[in-house]
Amino acid sequence: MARKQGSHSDITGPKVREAALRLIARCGWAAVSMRQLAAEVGVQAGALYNYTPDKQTLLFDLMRDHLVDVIESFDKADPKTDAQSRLRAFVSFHIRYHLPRADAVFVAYMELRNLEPENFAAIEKLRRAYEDRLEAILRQGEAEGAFAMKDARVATRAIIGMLTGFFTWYRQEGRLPLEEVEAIYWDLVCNAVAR
Amino acid sequence: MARKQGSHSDITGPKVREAALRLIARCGWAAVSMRQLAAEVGVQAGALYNYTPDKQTLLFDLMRDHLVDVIESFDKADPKTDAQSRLRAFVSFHIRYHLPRADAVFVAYMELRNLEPENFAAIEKLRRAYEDRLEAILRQGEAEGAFAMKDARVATRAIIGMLTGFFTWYRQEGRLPLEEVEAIYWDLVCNAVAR
DNA sequence: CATCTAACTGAACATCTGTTCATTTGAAAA
DNA sequence: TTTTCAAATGAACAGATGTTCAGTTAGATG
Repeated sequence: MARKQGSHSDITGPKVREAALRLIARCGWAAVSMRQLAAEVGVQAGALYNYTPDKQTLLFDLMRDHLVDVIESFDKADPKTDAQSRLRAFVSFHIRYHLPRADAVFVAYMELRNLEPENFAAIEKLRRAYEDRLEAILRQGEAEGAFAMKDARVATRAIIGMLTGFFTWYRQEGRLPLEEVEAIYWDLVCNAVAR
Repeated sequence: MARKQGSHSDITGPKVREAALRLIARCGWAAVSMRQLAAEVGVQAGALYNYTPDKQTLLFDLMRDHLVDVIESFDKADPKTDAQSRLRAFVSFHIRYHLPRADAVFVAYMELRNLEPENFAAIEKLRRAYEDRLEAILRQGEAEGAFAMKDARVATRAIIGMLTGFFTWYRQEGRLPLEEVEAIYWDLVCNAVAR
């Protein structure tokens, strides 16, 4: 039997990506076999090759699509006013955008070493582009006299690390509601760089 | 041929652990085969089973030994005086202790999902024990009136995340010497929690 | 209705996987 | 020198791996 009812490319394609994100985030790319992934989708392994040329490209596409989305979404969320407001927006965006995409965040951070060199370079470029947004905000803040720090580039990395670590421990059903955790992180970030 | 010249358990054992840390950090535990590891050590795959009962236990032992070392070493480095001095010592220790052990840090951080449940629980307990050291310092600082933050537990995680992110980008040959980067991080941490 | 073709199956491919174990080796102890 | 045995080898196991492809199916098209 082939092509079950309602099973088209438009349905199976997204299913493949979702299942891949879920499984790779949980088990790691190397530990997930194409047969496992196929079973999760509900097809045979061979059918996956209608949706990706190979396993490596599947990983790369997942990471690239995620990062491109992150950057585009932030550029829309960026108020582009004073540095303080922009930094506040960045912290809020980073937490709120990534939270419902925890699998993609996990994959994009943890699977870098499984990318072939040219794919790695492309992903690093995108990651750097996102970091550069934050760095630009910090530098604007320095210019405005609102922020003071020893080194904007290192501060950028420190803040990104701090915000990203968030996803390794936050659980919806935990002690604190999201609004509160967001406020706590904003407090820490703001104090760290404020003049 | 067996037992090459100068090849004893005391030599091969450490070699296995070093090679395992190096390979797992670079490629991921799931992606490293016992034959690859054996080749790196310079023995056949079967010989590895003189040093570990199985691949899973090898991973667990590497992570546990690392974390036990971290905790013991910090307890020695902790001045146990005022919170400000202790926090300064924590930041310095975290950066300086982990830097020459980048492979172990990477493995202990990235391979959690490849641990079987009971092993995972044991490692999480150790990680938590380390984080608790920092939390205790922050709470002492609050009690002394030296620090002020909205939530000590969240601040603990934020600071750990910030400091650990350091190892994902710092390179010995980079723009800034270690002393300077350490000072920058201290500045950020200190401002984030200072009253 | 018959036809077309995107989407899928299932078998096959060579190679790799973790682990076991009877066997061999050679440095140190007697 | 002979004995001993820790520390290796290398073959074998059953099953998994990514990927290919000729063949099958069923929904859309004419």
